Amino acid sequence: MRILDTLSTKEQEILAKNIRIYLCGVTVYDESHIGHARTIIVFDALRRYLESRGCSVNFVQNFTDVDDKIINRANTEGVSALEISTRYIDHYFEDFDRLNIKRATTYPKATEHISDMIKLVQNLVDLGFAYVSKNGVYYSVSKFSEYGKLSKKKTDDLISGTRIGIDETKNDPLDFALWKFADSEPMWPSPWGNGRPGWHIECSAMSLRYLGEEFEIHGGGRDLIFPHHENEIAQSEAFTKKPLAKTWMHVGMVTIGGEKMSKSLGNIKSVRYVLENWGPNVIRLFCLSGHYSKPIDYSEDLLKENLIKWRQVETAYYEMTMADGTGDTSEISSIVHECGQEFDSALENDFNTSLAVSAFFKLVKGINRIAASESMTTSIAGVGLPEFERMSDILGLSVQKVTEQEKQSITDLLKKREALRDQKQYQEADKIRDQISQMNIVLLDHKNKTIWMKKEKILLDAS
RNA sequence: GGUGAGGUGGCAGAGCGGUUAUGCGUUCGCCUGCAAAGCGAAUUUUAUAGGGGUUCGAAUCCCUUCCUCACCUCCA
Repeated sequence: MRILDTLSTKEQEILAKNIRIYLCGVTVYDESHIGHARTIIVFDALRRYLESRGCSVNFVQNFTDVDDKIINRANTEGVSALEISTRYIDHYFEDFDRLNIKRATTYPKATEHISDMIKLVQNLVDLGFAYVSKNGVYYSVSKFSEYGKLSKKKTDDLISGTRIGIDETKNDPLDFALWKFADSEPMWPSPWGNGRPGWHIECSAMSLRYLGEEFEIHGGGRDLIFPHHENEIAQSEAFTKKPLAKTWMHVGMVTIGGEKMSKSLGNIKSVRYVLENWGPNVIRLFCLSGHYSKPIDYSEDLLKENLIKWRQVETAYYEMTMADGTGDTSEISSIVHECGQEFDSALENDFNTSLAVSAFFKLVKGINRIAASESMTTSIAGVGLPEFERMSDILGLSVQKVTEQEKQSITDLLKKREALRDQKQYQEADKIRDQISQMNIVLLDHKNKTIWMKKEKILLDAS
């Protein structure tokens, strides 16, 4: 497949069978929001797609668990930084498991790799790329001639554009901290004095440990291009003398009312909140319905639109699983063939999930069209369902399934309803339908049979 | 001020030199005892920010004007 590489601004062919991916995760000082979710959903889908093509994926996603914001929050609450980071890592897994994110191969934490970082900093000092100053150890940007290559910035422009007060303890305003001296917890001893790691060094150290040199894909939100990824490149490449990653992939921002969603602007929608109201599948559809590199604007209207689409997916699934009889499969075969090709070629071409999702919906519509014409059969479902499931697995969508027990009681109730309908006792029959709907089961009467579907309960469905 | 990405029908969103993207919405039908579920048809004035240009042909390439967003500080 081809991915547009941020560094070269050209499409890179991803050919390897073993793919190593490093995704910059979250700083665990508060609830995750829908912007974090988008990046993670995109990479989850990418990973699922690569695996479906037979690749083996080593997926590493870090947790930044030492940071000023964590410490501030700990101080405010009067608890330890560890308590804060542990709490939000727990919350992270609760939220993202619900979002049907496959667990990464490894979730390294910064605090568990302090010695790796110290070694890397020592190497950078030894190589002359870093120096010890009054407040810590700094990376000397001027020593790395390629600085700015990822974010397309010239160091002169960066200096003139500096918006914060110049730190006199640094040799150069562009230099950034590798190790910051500190005399309160959390802190660790180092050859230069007690302190804490700078933000960027963790990713250089941990990607090297878990993925080695020059791995296939490095990703994150677009807002990480500068300074975070630029600094990672400076650190890692000064040390290894090799490209940090073969391909850089950056996910666009989630905006709200056209403005970036962020804590500082106070316009965030937490993953918890959105999950509570819309459920995981609607969120995934929403996040995958545009190209990953472009921004998407959060709105309840758009979520609502995706909910309507999600209902069609659920219907298609149950129409197929509840089919019987045999029949001509030529129509479904050509739909499957066409949509399957469109789906794959969309993803091959810079992971265009927007097009892939629309191909998936062509399949869904096709299935529902056949069902509506009273010609869905087991043989047709036998052709449609595998492709339907292949696509939903890649997109990470998951229709609610029923337990055997539920199935039994639904079947019993349906028999009663059928009997009542035969006797034209519709009021009584509708009572049973209401009773069934309490179990989130929706009935669909076909000419000769009744289909039932377990639909995801979605809070804002009625609104 | 610098850098980057964009401006497509009521809305969302692909295409990136020549064929209806697609979806949602809306209207009218169909199916149904009814329906919370679906299906069909129609619909978006020349849909491609404005103005030039290249071309037999441009939403797609070039120039230009305007606008939006992001990054340049922590940020997914």
